[in-house]
This record gives sequence, C-alpha cells and structure tokens, in this order.
Amino acid sequence: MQSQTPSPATPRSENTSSAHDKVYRGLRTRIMHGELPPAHALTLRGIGREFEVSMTPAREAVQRLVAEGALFMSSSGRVATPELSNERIEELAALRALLEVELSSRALPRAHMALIERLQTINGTIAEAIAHKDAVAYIRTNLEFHRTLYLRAQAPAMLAMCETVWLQLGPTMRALYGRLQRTELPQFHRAIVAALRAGDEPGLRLAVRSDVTAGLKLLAS
Amino acid sequence: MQSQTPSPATPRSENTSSAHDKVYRGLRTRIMHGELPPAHALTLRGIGREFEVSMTPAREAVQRLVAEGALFMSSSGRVATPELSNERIEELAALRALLEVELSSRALPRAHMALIERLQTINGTIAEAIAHKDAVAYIRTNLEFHRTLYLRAQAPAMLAMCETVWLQLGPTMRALYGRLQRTELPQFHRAIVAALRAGDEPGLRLAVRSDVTAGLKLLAS
DNA sequence: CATGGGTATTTGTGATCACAAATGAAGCGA
DNA sequence: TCGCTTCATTTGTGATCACAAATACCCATG
Repeated sequence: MQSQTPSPATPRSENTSSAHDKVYRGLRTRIMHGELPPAHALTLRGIGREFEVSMTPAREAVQRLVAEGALFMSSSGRVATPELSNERIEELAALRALLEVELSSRALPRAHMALIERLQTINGTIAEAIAHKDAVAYIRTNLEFHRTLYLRAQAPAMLAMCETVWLQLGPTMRALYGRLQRTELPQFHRAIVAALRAGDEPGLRLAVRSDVTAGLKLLAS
Repeated sequence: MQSQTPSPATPRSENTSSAHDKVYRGLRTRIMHGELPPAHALTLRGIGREFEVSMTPAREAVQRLVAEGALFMSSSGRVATPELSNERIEELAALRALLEVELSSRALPRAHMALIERLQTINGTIAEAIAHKDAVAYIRTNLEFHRTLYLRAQAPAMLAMCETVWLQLGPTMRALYGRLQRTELPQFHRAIVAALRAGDEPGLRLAVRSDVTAGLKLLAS
C-alpha cells in the first residue's frame, strides 16, 4: 500500500520505533495541541494513508487513543474526537486542579533559579502566540509551561495522568481559545512564577488552581 | 486458528461485543484482581489460544493494557506484568489517596441508607475471603467496596482514573496480600461506614486516606 | 421540491502470512 | 568445567485480504 513494496514486516531501521508508535505519537500531539476540532471524524484508511502505513498500526494507535479518552468510538466502530458535555468538562477541570496542585506542590522544593527563568521564557513565547492569534501555538506553549514545572515533581505516574486529562480536553480547548481571542497574557502564570520565587506553597497552590480552573469556567455555555 | 473455520470477519452474533474487547476485559479483570504475579510474561499467541481468537485482537488488547500501565512492554515487544519500584508504589498510593479521598467526599452527600447497607454486606464478604485465605477474592471484594462507594460520586472520569491506578497495582497487591496473610478484617472499612452514617466529611476523608495508604505502606521492603 | 427505497461505496474487524529479531539450546573448543 | 558460537524455535510486527455492516449516493415517485 505505501509505495509498491509488498514486503511485510518492514525492517525498521536502527532506532526508529515501531510504526504504530509513530502514528500514535503523531495523532496524540495533534489532539493534545488542539489541532483537531471536536467531533472531527477519522478513518483508519485515511490515517494509514497519511502516515504511510497499513491499517494495522493505524488501528492500534486509534485503539490506544480511545482507551485514553482522546478519541471517541461509536458503536459501529467509527472514531472521532469527543464533544464533551458540560459535566464532563467540569469533572476534567476538577481533575486538573487536583493533580496539578499536587504536582506543583511537589515541584516547589526542587524548583531552582534555572527552572524559574525557563518558565519566564515560556511565558514570553505564550505572549507571542497570543499576539499572533495562534490558538494552537498558545495551547502548546501553555501546556509546555505546566509540564516544565511538573517535571520537577519527579512523579511520572501523576504527570502521565495529568497529560491524559490534557489529551481529553485538547479539542475542547481549541474550541474555547478559538472563540475567546484573548489579548492579555495569562495573569496566573505570573502568580505561579512569583509564588515559586518566594517559596510560597499556599500561594502556589492557589495560583495553579486558579489558572487551571479559570479557562475552563468559560465553557458554561 | 480457533477451530477450523478459515472464515475471516466472524459475523459477531447480536449483542456480543468485539473479540478484542472480550480479550481486553478478560485480561484486565485478571490483572486488577491480582490473579497474575508481578513479572508474569504473556505472549500474543498464548493469549489468542486461550481466548480462541487470532493474534490481531490479542495485540490490540495488549496494546491497550500497556497504554494503561497494566502491562509492561520491553524494547523487543515482549509483554509482562510490571514489577513496580518502591518509588512507583508510593506514587501510586499517593494517587489513590488523592483521587479516592475526593471521590468519597463527593459521594458523601448522595450516600443514603441502602448504599451503607450494601457496603456492610460487602464488608462481610471481605471477612469471608480473609477467613478462607483467598487473596484474589479479598482484592476483588475490597475493590468492589471502594467502587460501590465511588459510583455515587457521579464522576466517571475520576473513577476511571482510579481504576487505572488499581490496575497498575494489581500484581503488586497480590504479592502483598499473598505474603501478608492478615487475619482481621480491615478496620478502616468500619471507619468509612461509620463516617458515612454520621455524615462526617473530615472523618470520611481521613478514613479513606488511611485505608488506601495503610496496605501499601507495608511494601517498604 | 421533498422523500423514500435501493444500490454502490466506504469502513471496521479479524484471520492469515512472511519476515526479522530475539530467545533458548545445543555443540564445540579451550 | 566454563565460555563462546551456531542453529532452531519462538515471538512480535505489519501488510493484505475477505466479509459484514454502516454510510452515502442517486434516482424515481409523490
């Protein structure tokens, strides 16, 4: 299918990972960064054509994303990005608050100066994305800000769960920030950096909770 | 492979779900209930033989379980139940505490008498499992106790994450309770029921946190 | 112009196959 | 006896195919 070589089991040169993993990562970042709108349908053959693989790896990648809640599968097997109900959005926001407050709290004692400066650099990039009205770049750099901080918590399982929540919210965040068109850079990110610099744990917890909850509150349609 | 019918795409009679889902659910409950020890290896052909399907659905089920952390995949693609490090166990215990305290707190205002009685009945079943020294039955009914309570929280995404954590801890819990051989029924379950009955939210949160943390603390090998 | 039925196409599912890499065992030599 | 090499077997990977069901399309009829 991919070109004209009917050879099964492509030799997989040196360190390149498996085909289904390539497809999985590609789709995952696209969904998490909000490059796909809610209720966007996908087909296995279409995915295979795009990533130049057959249906088998495409199916595995899709299956995995469905298991993580990044895609929704209808009873007939068709897959699409989810359209979240309001209750679901509120629940996921509560999960973000729960997990990210804990992660930031664990990262606080390990946060040294280099990290804080990196966070401020990312904040600058976020401001650029806002200026260019680039929703995808905004979402991507915003998540990068949070992930950079949480990586210091040294809690991989907790961070993985957090990213799963981000993944589920990806298309919804696109819809949100696409219609929001904000012009100022996020105020709570400044508060997070300030609390980190001051070693103020209650302030950090409050700032993170506010930042996470603020955006999603605007979805009470 | 399954018998002698070479027909592809088995017609899938009425309401029976797909083959890969049957395999997934079968393996998932086995892992979550602690029927498999840590580092237990599995092969795709073996799974297919056991569930009477071909390798394709077996691969999808395994892929999904790997994504959820229920199985570990080596660089060569071999899969086995995970052997968790102490840090990982502590982190998962912290996650359980975080999520389950929140879930119980949300379930509290909706907990009426019938629920409390059901929880007490389950506690009786747990006592039986302990008396029979049946580790698998103990784990299964213990999880049933928690799930019955958390279902009242009306928070499906949170409960799903919680079950994912249980899944990752499945083989480890088997190893724990297999060597523990406890004789008394869990004291904290009584405290949970009492706090529910009294409508005591701080007490409930403390009891749940203690119950979740107590068992896993014994793994500081 | 709307609507219904019937056909054609698309799409997911699962079995099978060929291949490569990894694993395990046997054999040989020091 | 131990270590290394070599070969056979096991195992995962991905492509392809046949089939069924769902969807889309089209034309005829009111």
